[in-house]
Amino acid sequence: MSKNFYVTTPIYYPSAKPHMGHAYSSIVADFFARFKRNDGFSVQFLTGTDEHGLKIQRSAEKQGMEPKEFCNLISKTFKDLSKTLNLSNTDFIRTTEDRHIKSVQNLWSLLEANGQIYMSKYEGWYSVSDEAFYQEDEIETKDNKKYAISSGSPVEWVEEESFFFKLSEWEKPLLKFYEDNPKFILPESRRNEVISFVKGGLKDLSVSRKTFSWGIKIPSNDEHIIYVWLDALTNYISALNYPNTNDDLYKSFWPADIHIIGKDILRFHAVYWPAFLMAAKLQLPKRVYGHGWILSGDEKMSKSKGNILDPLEIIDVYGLDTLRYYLLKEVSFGNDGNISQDKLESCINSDLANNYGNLCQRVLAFCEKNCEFKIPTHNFTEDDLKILKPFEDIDKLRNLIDNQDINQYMSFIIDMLFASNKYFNDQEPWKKKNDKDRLNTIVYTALELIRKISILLNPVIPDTSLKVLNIFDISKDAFSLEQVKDHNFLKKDIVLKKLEILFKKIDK
RNA sequence: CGCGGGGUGGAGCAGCCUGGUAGCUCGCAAGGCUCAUAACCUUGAGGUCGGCGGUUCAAAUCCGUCCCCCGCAACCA
Repeated sequence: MSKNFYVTTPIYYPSAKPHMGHAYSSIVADFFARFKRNDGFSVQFLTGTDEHGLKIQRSAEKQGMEPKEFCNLISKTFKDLSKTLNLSNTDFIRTTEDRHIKSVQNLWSLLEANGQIYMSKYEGWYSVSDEAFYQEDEIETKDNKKYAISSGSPVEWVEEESFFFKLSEWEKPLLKFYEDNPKFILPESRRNEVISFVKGGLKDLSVSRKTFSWGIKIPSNDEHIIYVWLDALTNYISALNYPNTNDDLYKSFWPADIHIIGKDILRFHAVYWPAFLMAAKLQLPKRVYGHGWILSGDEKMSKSKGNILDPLEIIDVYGLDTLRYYLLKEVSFGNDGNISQDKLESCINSDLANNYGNLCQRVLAFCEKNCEFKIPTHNFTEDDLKILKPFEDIDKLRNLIDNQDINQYMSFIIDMLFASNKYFNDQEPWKKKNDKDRLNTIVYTALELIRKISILLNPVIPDTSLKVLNIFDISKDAFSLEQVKDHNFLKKDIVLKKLEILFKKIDK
């Protein structure tokens, strides 16, 4: 059985600086990558930047820079973000890299050779300021001039020579593919959306532009550059050394296990991307997960509302792990979620400080005073085995993760945290000072609980969980999900290490 | 008839697909414990599950209809 796992984030369009949405996609993808790695998988985890297109070209011009120079600059802020978020990505791709350009041109030639591309004319009402084409019914006439109804901006009739991709031919095959692979698009509500979109009919897709130059040239015609989405989507295989399909990376990791994306770019990933791949006779990714948006309070974050929460600022004030924990636990994965300082603070206080942090603290302090700060002996009773039992079924957890049920996974952990605190409370080791054997066993069990929970929390809060595992002298690559099952993992007499306060409570 | 998401105790959410005692976290009240970051544990108060109608022995859950909120409307996670 192949123990390989390939997860991707979208490649980010660096026309503006990173925001919470970027952070969210990345953190979620990182969570899956880390979980799988802890479970013994060889993991390929890709993120990067999407650097072509008119917007970039213009932003660069505004700054008086060459596009490439401009991209170097902005791409770096995204690379920095992945460090700040403690992403465990194995690669960072830029669409301006040679390996990608080569890959896209190759895919293009393949599509052309397969008769999937033809030359025609793109025509329609075009708004320069919106950078968008409008249908006849989307424009209105005022004073003999045409305007887009939605934006009110003036439109002009534009005819442009363009290459088209025969997307319409793939309508039926796509529908069949969705049918045969009911979990290709998740969550289900998004899948329904896509299916009804495709059933509504697909038109051939314009896949080249000649009005601007910042992009990848079509091998057979250097007047045209390749449509940004055909360019961008290909990154997922460029990073595996496509077009060399005999390459080890490609053979091991394609098709991808999951593309993590935001719901706004679902169509490109769930319709165009599979169509391109089918047309090129390449394998399709196994899953596309379109998550929701992170709202600020109840509103969409926007500059005009001034309610933007900058991930970097939050991390600066509250720390990274708290943000990671919040986003993974508090947001119902697949739906829109929201974040506010107030909610983040209560989450830190109740879940992280009072529940997890305090559990570690009370058990260790007790162990220090009563067991010389060493792993004590143990002799389990029914009570102990009962509290440990839920950790035996890690297949259940694997299953949750394979279905991207992050929230159930988190609630298992939280249930166990409550149960552990209750266990320590109910066993009252402080009243067992004359029964050393029992006292030791209670402490041992509590330490085991902390160890198990910390391993489960590792994909969520990697730094903090490592601090805790460290007290048992368990280091970065020295633990696995499998070890969660083992109730006798901790070896007697190992001297524990001091643990600082994990999460300070925030005064509100 | 544009598309989608949502309306569940004070707040935030789960449950709805596969009908059958309404669940979780926070907050609040009372009690317990004292190992711990005034943390932890127990109990309790608080909901006619947006309105109306239907199906059913039984509906938050299925069907119909209406009201309200929020996004999106092809290149912004």
